[in-house]
Amino acid sequence: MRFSAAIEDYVREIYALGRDDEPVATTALAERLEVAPASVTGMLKRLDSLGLVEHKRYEGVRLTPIGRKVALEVIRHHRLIETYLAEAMGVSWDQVHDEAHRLEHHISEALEDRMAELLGHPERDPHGSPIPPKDGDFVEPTYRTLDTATVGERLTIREVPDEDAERLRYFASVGLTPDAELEVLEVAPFAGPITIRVAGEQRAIGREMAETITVV
Amino acid sequence: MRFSAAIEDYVREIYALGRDDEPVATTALAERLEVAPASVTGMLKRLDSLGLVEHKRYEGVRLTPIGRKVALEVIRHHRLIETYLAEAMGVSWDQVHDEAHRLEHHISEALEDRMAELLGHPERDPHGSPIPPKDGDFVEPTYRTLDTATVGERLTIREVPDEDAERLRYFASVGLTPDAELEVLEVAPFAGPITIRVAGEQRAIGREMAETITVV
DNA sequence: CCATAGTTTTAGTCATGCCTACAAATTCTT
DNA sequence: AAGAATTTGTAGGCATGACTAAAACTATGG
Repeated sequence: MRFSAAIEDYVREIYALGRDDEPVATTALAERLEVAPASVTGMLKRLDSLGLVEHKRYEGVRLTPIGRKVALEVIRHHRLIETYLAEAMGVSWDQVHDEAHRLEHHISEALEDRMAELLGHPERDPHGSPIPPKDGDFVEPTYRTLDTATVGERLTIREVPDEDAERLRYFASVGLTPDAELEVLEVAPFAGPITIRVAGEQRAIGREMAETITVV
Repeated sequence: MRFSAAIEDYVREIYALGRDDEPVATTALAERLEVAPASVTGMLKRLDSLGLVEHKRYEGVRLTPIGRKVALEVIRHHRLIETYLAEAMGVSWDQVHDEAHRLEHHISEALEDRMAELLGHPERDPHGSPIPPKDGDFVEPTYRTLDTATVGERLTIREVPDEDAERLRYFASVGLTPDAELEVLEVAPFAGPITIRVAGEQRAIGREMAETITVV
């Protein structure tokens, strides 16, 4: 079944926000999608009638198994396209997100398969996020985030967030890329910065930014 | 300036149908776009107010210079994507049209440039059609069609139509591809078939099909 | 238990892009 | 030149997906 780009975006965000198995709030969705809350309510009604979500008035929304499947397909499209753009076309990693976001809704299954084949069926995208397999069963692993680190730990970066191009250019410039290894030198109190050594250099990372980086 | 997919499709078809510098009829557009004539009238009003076309009631429609520029951009997108899919990704030539048609409206200028670069700035797409250059000036050459051939001529195929996948598979199977050379063996009267030798084999081509193949 | 803050839904509007039904204009035929 | 046939336009509708304004609900503190 094919859905509109808007529907696919809603379902993807509901999936992303509902990872903790809690129902997703209308306002949270509205913020992430940058639309008015009233618009979200309207769309949730449609999604419900399409069988993609279960929406209980004033309580929030949850994906149905079908909605979950659609979400994973969209995410697979997105991450495969990002990977293809970066690996096969040499597009820099701070630009692939926007491009993938536009193309993901309009690529055929056949072309997606071809891309996966050409890439050797990659398991992670340029930002370290896992690419869901074509058949349904997939549990997105959840990792610690860098802000939970304690002094002396040696960690490996798993994922960095892919949405913000400027932030990605910064990450690249200081060597904060997936699989990079780092050592925690100092953790300032009161939600202060975390000082790490990465690629031989010492860097101070703000707490908020550290929360967006997952490590293992 | 970015326009909607629908607008880009209209402008492209107006360009294609208006190649002879005649104004384009509403009904002709409706047929090509597979929408109702009344829908075309409505859209032509919008295109006119956007400055893309000049629409005179009951007389037809013509692209403005801006409309022409938009049309050429869309065609460039389409043909570059087709070429990329075929050359770089190994997608068979009967499938590239549909895929390109969906993607052409959602690709960024930057990615288009990257594709052109990776392909070495190709001049023709897999079906032999010229790819308009990035800057405006471009006069699409018009060639003879195969149905004008006379017995004994030796011709080279320029372009085959890209829309119909089944027809393309047939063309490929008998060696009717761009730059293929052929010899005209017989031209049956009363709009009958044309018999040619191509790739060492003798083939009879219906007149209607011959009209869609350009040669030089 | 009630006032209030914050969240969510309802109601009404708008633009896009398509449709059908029918009316008007133009062109073709005789 | 009149009537027929074709083309084109107008009017009114519908689905999608967004908006604002205002009402309704939930949660919380006093």
